[in-house]
Amino acid sequence: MGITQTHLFTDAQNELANVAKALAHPARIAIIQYLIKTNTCINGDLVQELGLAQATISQHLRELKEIDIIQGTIEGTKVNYCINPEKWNSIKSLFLGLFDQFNSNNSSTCC
Amino acid sequence: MGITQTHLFTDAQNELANVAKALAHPARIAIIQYLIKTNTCINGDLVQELGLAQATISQHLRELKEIDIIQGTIEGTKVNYCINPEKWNSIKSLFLGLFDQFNSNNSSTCC
DNA sequence: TTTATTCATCGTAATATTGCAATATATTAT
DNA sequence: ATAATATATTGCAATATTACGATGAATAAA
Repeated sequence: MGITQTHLFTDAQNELANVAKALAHPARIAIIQYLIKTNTCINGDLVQELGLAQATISQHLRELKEIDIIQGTIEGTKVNYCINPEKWNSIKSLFLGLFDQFNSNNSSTCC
Repeated sequence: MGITQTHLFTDAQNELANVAKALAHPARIAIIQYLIKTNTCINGDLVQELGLAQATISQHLRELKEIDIIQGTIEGTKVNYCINPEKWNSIKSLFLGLFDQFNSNNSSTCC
């Protein structure tokens, strides 16, 4: 019926899926990489850089802010965005936790 | 207008977003983790394990197969699914490549 | 050949996402 | 107070995703 049955899964599975969803758009990857490169930037910079409309960039920023991987601080009429280092590391650990569950040396017993 | 503007982004950005999208559902995370635990399983096992309909599981398996993170080998009426170790490692590297772009020691210059 | 088993695909309904114009809000400059 | 600047929000259309029943295809067992 079109609605994800989150109750069937663990909190960890739902959280990992949620973070993956936030990364599941090239504009949001591009925003993150631009933030890494420039350390901080404003909405308008991203409109210039990516070529999407202001409203669209704002929406993508909101989704990234929602999982707390970026943060924004108001400065006059502008909002400076940057990576949230603590959350960045915790999300990194979340993915490493998944990737390290599989031992590729075991590949002999694969199908 | 509702269609992702992939032409605005690099191949690497589109690919990373694509892989993230495949991981962006708790059922697919659960399938991957079950495959890691059991090494190999069939569609029916996952129907039992996850409590989603057979057609739904089949669809999720297809999406995982599409990015090649799992593979299926036919055995009679059954299909044995397992992790693709090579692709697993390349996807792991893809994410590490993103996560290592950000140096969290630099957090002093954050916004 | 008939029946059972297993899985993929099709069709459909419900819901979510993407993108943008228009508008609202809030601060700064004149 | 007015105008300019920067961003968020709203509303809408197009598209994508999620979920499942029903059906089809392919193999195995009777």
